[in-house]
Amino acid sequence: MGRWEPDARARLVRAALDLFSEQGYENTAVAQIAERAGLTKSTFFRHFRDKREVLFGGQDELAGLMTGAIAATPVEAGPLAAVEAALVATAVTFGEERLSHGAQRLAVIAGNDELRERSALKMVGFAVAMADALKARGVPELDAAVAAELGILAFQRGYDRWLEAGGDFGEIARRTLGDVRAAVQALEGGE
Amino acid sequence: MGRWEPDARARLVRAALDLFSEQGYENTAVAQIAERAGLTKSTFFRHFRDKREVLFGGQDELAGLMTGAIAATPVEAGPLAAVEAALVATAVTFGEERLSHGAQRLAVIAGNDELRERSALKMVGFAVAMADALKARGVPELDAAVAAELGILAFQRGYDRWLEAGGDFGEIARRTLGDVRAAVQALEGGE
DNA sequence: ATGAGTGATGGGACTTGGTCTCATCAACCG
DNA sequence: CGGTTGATGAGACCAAGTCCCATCACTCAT
Repeated sequence: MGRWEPDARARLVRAALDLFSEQGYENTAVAQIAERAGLTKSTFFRHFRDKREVLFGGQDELAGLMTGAIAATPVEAGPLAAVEAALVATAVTFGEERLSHGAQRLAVIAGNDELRERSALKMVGFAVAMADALKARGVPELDAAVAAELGILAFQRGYDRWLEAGGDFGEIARRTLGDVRAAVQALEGGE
Repeated sequence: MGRWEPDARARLVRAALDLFSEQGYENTAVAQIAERAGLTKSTFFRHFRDKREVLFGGQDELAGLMTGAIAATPVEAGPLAAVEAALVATAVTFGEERLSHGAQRLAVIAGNDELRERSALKMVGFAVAMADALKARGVPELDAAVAAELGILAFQRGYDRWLEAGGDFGEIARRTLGDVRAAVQALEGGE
């Protein structure tokens, strides 16, 4: 496998993130990102499906961790326990370097509709993956969908908390899912 | 307000839907849609922000109906009752002509990633709108988010049911939300 | 009526995202 | 040392989306 400067992909991500922060997403051309990374437009699109995707790498890996954890949880534990295991399983990818870039990345996404759109699709993807994994364990369809949706809600809020405070993502996710479950109880109890 | 052939916007929607069904979304150029509608590319983009949006018109109106219904529900009724009112309130827009085009529209969306993306964003928009309306009534933040998310889940599933079976959308939505609530109970009860 | 104003449309130049094809060049292998 | 492989460069090409200006239909005041 021939290679000149290593980590072309990582260099593209870094260049994109910096340029987006400096000048905004829409004011940055793909050719410019490639240039800063010492590459060309052709190479950019060989590494990423489109301009948005440079900010969403590694999300397939997350989905795999989630479904793997659900499959590995004993069936007796119940759907929400499996979902909790799924969230905790993703913690291995939440290291120091992700923490430092995460806030920058989230700010860029928040400022652009195209990116919020892509983000929403990724979350739907997670929810579908978890729901499918639950159904494979015999969880009824609707129950699986509800559990997965609550899990994604906790995942997103846990991620926000983690970006602000740092620490162990697994622990934060567990606690946030607990908060969500408490909110569900409050909803049904209060009527 | 000068006008030649009336309903330019509606003609564009119809032309787009037909062409997307015939040849697929990605094989259809905006110029082609405009041509079939007796208009030009310029005019298309004057009516729709982008190519995707031609399939998602009127969704702002839906959000308005939802938030209006939530605001009009007595606070004592509780968040989920308000969400139910929000779903029922959208029923006024689910008439015969929407039923006939709905399945066609949904098939087109399902077959294309860009469109699934846009759809996901619209659903997030509904959820945020409902959650904000609930918070304005004093519902705690997380409770509002959970209630809104469950409502959107019911809305989507109810919409699918309605497309298959027809009938009164309000009634279907009410029933579907009931199913979701039962699933929530099963999740928490079964552990 | 007639002419000015208004709002919707046409038309075309232009930028950029994204695809495709072909040439190139570094490393590896026999 | 020559051939293969895999990543890259280069450039043509198409369609989405923006911009600007001309035009045409309709309205309204004089």
